Amino acid sequence: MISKKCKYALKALLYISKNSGGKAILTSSIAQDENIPRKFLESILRSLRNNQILYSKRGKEGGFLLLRDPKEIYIVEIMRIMDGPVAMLPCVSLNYYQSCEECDEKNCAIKGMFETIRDKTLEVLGGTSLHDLNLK
Amino acid sequence: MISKKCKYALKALLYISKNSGGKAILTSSIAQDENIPRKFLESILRSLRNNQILYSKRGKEGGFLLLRDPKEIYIVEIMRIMDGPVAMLPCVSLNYYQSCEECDEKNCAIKGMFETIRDKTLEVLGGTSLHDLNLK
DNA sequence: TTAATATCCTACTAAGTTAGTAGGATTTGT
DNA sequence: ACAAATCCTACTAACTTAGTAGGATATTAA
Repeated sequence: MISKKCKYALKALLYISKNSGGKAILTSSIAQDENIPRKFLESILRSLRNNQILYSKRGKEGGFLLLRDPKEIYIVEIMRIMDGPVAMLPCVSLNYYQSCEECDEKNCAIKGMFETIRDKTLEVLGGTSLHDLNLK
Repeated sequence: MISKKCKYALKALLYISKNSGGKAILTSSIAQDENIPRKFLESILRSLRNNQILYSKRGKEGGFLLLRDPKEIYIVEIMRIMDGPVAMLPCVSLNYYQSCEECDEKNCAIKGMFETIRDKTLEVLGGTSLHDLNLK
């Protein structure tokens, strides 16, 4: 399961991508239209800005803008920022690898299966951009 | 990420499948050989018994046995028992469906992608049995 | 220059989940 | 009767999730 935070992040980015057209988008518009608690959304957008997904402008006429073309923002990147690893086992994660202390990784019976799942999942998440999802 | 409980369950079942040969397997043997806390493992095995994966025998000469042929115990079943849904969104789960109150499911931009991931994941988890994993 | 409007930042919290532990009750074979 | 095993209930510490509260700071327009 992905967290609500992650789901909100995806919805917010899709909203910005769809409604921006060069203009900065307000947290409050997203919160209202997408049914996301405003203060919670604020911290999510700030975190996306800290991770070079969004640009933000303070004060009147402020708001948020995508830093890149929606065709070049892939879902996997957002999910890693919000929720961390995509893999189902720490020892199989590409970006958040951690060893399994209690087992012998060389002879692990389940590792291969979870690598397969990781790869298939990454194919989808890494092959889908904000632009792709907004076409639907 | 799957829980440690789930990982322990898989390791324990593979152990039983590999070492049983008709004999009941002790919790303490599994705990020792697979490096799993014994009391924790106890509750895991009991839960697998409650879900018709294992048969248990109490008292001296007791232990645990698989209720079915390892070729017919698929990983997905174990994962659902231990961790619940396989899907990454509640509204996309086949066995643990829950609606997303805050969004309009008919026009959800992200749902399709997560259905695709669910299907690819289920192909692997539903197509791999204990027997398959013990061959590796 | 001031008022309005946004984001930014820190701290806090309630509820739920995870990963166990503790202590004994019950059953079974010898 | 005794030893050895599972069974059962209750508890706990630490962590994560999903927020809320309250104000500081920056920007723009009048």
